[in-house]
Amino acid sequence: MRNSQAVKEENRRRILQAAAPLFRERGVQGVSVADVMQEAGMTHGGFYRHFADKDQLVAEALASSAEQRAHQRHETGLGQLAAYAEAYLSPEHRERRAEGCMFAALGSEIVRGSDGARHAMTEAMRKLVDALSETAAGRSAQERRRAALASWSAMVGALTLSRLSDDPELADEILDATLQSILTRQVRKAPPTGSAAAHASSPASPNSPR
Amino acid sequence: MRNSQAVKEENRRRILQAAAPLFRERGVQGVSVADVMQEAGMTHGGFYRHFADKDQLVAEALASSAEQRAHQRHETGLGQLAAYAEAYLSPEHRERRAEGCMFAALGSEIVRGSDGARHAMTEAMRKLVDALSETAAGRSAQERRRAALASWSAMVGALTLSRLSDDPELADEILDATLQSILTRQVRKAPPTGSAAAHASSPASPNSPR
DNA sequence: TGTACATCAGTGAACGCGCGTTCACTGATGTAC
DNA sequence: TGTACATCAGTGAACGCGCGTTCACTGATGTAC
Repeated sequence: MRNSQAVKEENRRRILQAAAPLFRERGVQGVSVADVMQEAGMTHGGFYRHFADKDQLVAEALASSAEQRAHQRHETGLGQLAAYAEAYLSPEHRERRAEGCMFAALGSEIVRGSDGARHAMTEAMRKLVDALSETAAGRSAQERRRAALASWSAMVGALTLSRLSDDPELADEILDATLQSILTRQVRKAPPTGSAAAHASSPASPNSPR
Repeated sequence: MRNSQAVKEENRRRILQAAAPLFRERGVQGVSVADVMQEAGMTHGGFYRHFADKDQLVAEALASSAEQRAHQRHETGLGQLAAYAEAYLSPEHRERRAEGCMFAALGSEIVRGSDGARHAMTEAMRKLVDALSETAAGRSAQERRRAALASWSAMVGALTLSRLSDDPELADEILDATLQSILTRQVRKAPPTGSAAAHASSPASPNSPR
């Protein structure tokens, strides 16, 4: 039962689409090739017509998922650092691992992963930091870039730690403190556009913005 | 060849001591029970005289390792937030995963781990945040706690991302930007003790302190 | 204090399972004429 | 446009390996008398 080339290409895309959320939800090592193929509506045997091995799937799934996110960010205006931080450091994002940030979901696992996976993550990182740098607060491009790097690192760390905590109160504290810290810094220095700061109406308030 | 109770207890300690660095270096899933037992100088069969299963080993190894670190911090003065951040966000710490922070090394993996492992991490987190809160900058205890939470989240995120990057330049940028951001905040608000701020001689400098 | 016996810490072989990967097979697709 | 044949996408069984865990065994240790 050979399929046409168009169907094959479509199936490949389905495999990649199925893989990324599974990896984020259960980890790369927690998801088998058979799991991914089943989620894509096929059996595991055909996998190797598309990919040389699991490592290649991981690298391509991460890269393709990151590319889609970049497009979404561009369209929904979540490239704005303050708005991005608010969405990122929300309990909703914490709860929805499968649809969430791949750095928080897979960071420490991919550090020990294949070169391809690390490279895909690095390139995604680069693009995201570049995008956030444009709306970060700071007088020079270098200052904005440093603010974007520091703020984003804080987001990834806070989300990971918030998910790790089995105490819901501490988990919320982590998100709140980090969001407040980022918003405060964003507002103190004049951002290049006014729209980002508009989200942080009272950044010094001890209550977390939701 | 039964061993005495004293030897048994000593062996148990050796197993825990061997496990923690291995887990940090290669991940929990990347280390087998046999690996740990070999590192401790025994064969794998005796493992179950000490632990019910691998999950229990993981939880206990993380808890015991965290406790040791807490003692070290207390003695070396690394409970000071600024000094802690400088050591934490150094290339040396990035390179030495086995001896480094367990949150950066295992964070995203333990999120999906056993309840025991998550609980051990949570308790370690709580103690570390409490310690850092004492020397964080801020006018009130709440402000200092929020500063400690935000700064520490940033450290964990930055170290993870720095390790993830296959581009050494980007990896260094992440550490530098995050360290500068933390030190700046520490100095802007007067810290409760002068010793912590003394480390940040010129926090606004674009060069990273080493 | 000495003796007899039960206990049990550690050994190393073995079990069972899941996973990544391979392979023979099928039949639709693409192509050469 | 039609026909004959080679290709190859996907199937599902099978392979081989590593891992967590179990188990029979050994002999030193602890204990009851």
